[in-house]
Amino acid sequence: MDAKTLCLGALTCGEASGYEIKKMFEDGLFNHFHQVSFGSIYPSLAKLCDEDKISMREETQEGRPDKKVYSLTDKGRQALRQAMTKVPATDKIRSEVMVMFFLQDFLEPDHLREVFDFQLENYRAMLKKVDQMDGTDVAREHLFVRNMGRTIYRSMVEYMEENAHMLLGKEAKSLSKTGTE
Amino acid sequence: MDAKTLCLGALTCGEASGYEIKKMFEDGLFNHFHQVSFGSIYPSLAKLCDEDKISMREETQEGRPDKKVYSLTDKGRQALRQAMTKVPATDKIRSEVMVMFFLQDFLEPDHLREVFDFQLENYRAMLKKVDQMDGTDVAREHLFVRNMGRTIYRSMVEYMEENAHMLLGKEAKSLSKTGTE
DNA sequence: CCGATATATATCATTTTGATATATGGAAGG
DNA sequence: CCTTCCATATATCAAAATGATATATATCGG
Repeated sequence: MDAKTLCLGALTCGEASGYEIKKMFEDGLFNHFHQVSFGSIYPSLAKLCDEDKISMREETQEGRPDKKVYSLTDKGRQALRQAMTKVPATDKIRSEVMVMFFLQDFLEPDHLREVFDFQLENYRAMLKKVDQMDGTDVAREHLFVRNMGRTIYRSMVEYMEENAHMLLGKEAKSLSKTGTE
Repeated sequence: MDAKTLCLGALTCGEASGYEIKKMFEDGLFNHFHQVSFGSIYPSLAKLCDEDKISMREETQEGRPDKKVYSLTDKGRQALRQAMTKVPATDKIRSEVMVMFFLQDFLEPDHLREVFDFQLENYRAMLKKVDQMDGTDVAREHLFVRNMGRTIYRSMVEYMEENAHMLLGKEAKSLSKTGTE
């Protein structure tokens, strides 16, 4: 799925700037199911504008830089519908932390624990974030994905809490559990 | 984490060819926690050889093409240890299927069901694969990662089976459930 | 007043992907 | 028997994406 399609997809939620689209992928509605970088977003938006798949409006703001607000056109909606007819690629995960766990014997014990805590804290934060955008502000059609994210994060937190001892030794469990509340 | 580090990491499990390293990331020990393509692997192996971090031995085979078998050197093990001191990047997921579920209103209902079945079947296959490489052939230091993978796949299959109706309508649940056994 | 952080856009070298080429042998199928 | 497909195996490369950096403004804390 190319960056252009992802931008079109993000704009189905309403008009947005490039910066706001990035935020959607970071901690907004897409919530970590896909990534795009600024280096992809800005050129994509320019190209989509050329192709009349989105329209642009410049918004002058006080106290912060002006922004370019983009919105889907009918042609863009049609292009998105077309892109959605494809067979999706299989999921791709890139987890450096998992690679490090896999190669645990090549890490200093202290660093392994740091990495473990970093990851667990990360999952807890994500879970919290998903839980917070509750009820009313999540559209009906996004609930399935939202809850799926919640399920992943919850089972990861549970797994890591229950199996910390496998990586860090027996006394580690109680330590990592203290961070729960 | 660059392709060179990933190749070094793969070779900690024993000598392997570029082709075999690819397979490790596809359905072997790394089991979908990270990806690398041939386009990254072969140049990486060449560079690592230049740097004396791995050594190469050509193996002539009958009935199939010759292969170049690589193994870690002490210098390579040291380089890997060095790479492991870094702070890992946060996990990155790229799921086209999740994007499609998110944009469900832009898919034909039949195609949405196809994509759903494709994904559920995928997760079931992965779960089966992880379950099959059981006990003896998984090293102690890889169990944590193996079981974490199992946990993810299991909760994803469960979630999708239980919530199929959210995406596909009420009568869909029984249909997707028939594929379980 | 200085540094850090957030908003906002843009560019670009480096890396990665995904496709393709090449080659061999076995299995399936017509 | 012949063709097509698949698995093994290496290699290359155009196109795409990333990650870093530059630029600019405003706020907040120390």
